[in-house]
This record gives sequence, C-alpha cells and structure tokens, in this order.
Amino acid sequence: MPKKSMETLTESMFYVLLAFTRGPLCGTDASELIEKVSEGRVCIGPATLYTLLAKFEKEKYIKEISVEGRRRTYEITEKGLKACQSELERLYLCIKDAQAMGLRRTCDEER
Amino acid sequence: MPKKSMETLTESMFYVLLAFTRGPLCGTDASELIEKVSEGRVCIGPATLYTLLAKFEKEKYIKEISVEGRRRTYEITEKGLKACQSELERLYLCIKDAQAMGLRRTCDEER
DNA sequence: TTTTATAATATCGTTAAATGATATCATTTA
DNA sequence: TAAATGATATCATTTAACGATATTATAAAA
Repeated sequence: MPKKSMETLTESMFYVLLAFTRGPLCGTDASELIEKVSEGRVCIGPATLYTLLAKFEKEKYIKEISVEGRRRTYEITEKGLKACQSELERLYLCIKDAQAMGLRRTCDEER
Repeated sequence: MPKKSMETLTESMFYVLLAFTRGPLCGTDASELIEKVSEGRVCIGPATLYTLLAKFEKEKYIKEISVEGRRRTYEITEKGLKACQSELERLYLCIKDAQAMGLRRTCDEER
C-alpha cells in the first residue's frame, strides 16, 4: 500500500496484529487463528505473514520471546496493542462516516 | 496494496466511492465532501483522487453523466453501490472478529 | 544412524496502490 | 488579452500483497 506507512493498517496487518492480542504465538499459529476466527474469510499466506512479522518486530509492535528450533514465538507490545486499538477506532470512524453519508447496509446482511 | 484488486477497498477507495452515494459530484466536490464528513481525518489529494476516478470508471463503479468545461460529473452505478456496501460489511466483519479476539476499545474513545 | 517427512520460517519477483509534485486546460475576472 | 482560479491529468517514487519457492530444524520411519 501506501505511502504513509502504518498510519492505517491494511486488513492483513490488522488481523496479524490482532492475533497476538490473545497472547504469544508463532507465525503459523497466528495464521491458523486468523483463518479460524474469520471463518475462512481472511487467509494470510507465508509471504505476507513473515513480511509482516519482520516489519512489526522492527516497529516494536511485537517482540520475540522464545526460539525453539525454527519456531519463533512473539508477544505483542504496548505499542502494538495501541496500534491495533487505534486501527479498531479507525474502523468505527469509517462506519460512522458511512452512516453520516447515508449509506445503509443491505437487507440480507442486516443485524 | 494488494494483488487481488478491488476485493477489499482501501480507505481512500472507500471514501471516494462513498462520496458518490450522496449523489452526482465532480472530483473536487467529492474530495471536499470527504474532508468535511471525516472532519479532516481523510484527505484525498488530486493524484489519488483522479487515479481512483479513472479506475472506478473503468470498473463501472461510477459513470460520467456530464462534462462542463473541465468539470466532469460522475454518478455511482448499482455495481459501485454494491461494492461500497460490501466494503461496509467487511468493516463490520473486522470489528466482529476484533471483538471475538477480545480486543476492547480504549476507555477515552469508548461509546 | 541415515533417509524421509513435516513444520516453520524466509525470500524473490511481480503487480497494485498512495501520493507529492507538477503540468495542463477551461473558465472567469481584471 | 492577461492573470487568476478551478478542475483535471500525469509522473515518479515508495510501500504493500502474495504466489511460488527455497531453506532449515525437528520428528518419524527405515
């Protein structure tokens, strides 16, 4: 995406970060959790996954807390949690603005 | 962004399309409406704006309904409205999944 | 103790998106 | 007719997504 990196998270970024709010995980477990919680809607392949983990670690959104063989376990940081929450707020703002513009949900998807 | 074009809209895409749900507009008016409704949070510069208008017209999400001098007025199509609504649904799904994962809004932003 | 399988991570290369900067063009105003 | 303004168009750069593929560590089977 975009120029102004990290200000708004992409869907992939949001879900990956979100997964770690449950507790420490390795990459593969995160990816499985995301697929499960989203009921298959969101699927993060290895390329996206490890690219994001590297970026998040660099930004200190997550930190590595253990290495067992190849398995690297990460934990979300305060900074990462804040980023995740602020992304959630952004989603609410988008919905609010959509309502302000008068956009309505379609009938069959309502409630 | 992304490979699978148009499946999930970016924030810029969503707001530009959203603006046209209110009724026909020219690019500049759309950009001003977005800035107003989002209370300055979302600002679409000309590069982003006209790049998106061209793309949306190509995808038949909007169609040109008049040209007065340089001013080109567009109207959203049924297809465009559906795309916008389905993006809104996606936002709701993201929030639902965030709740399922246990992510809570921060106190000062609650309600 | 070598294979072989499997789990997990890492990287490459391509396509797409965002956007500042700048240019173009039509209309209005001086 | 020149200057200002409004509106649109394009370029070049940076960043993101992700299929495909490779690498590496452990576990299981031979």
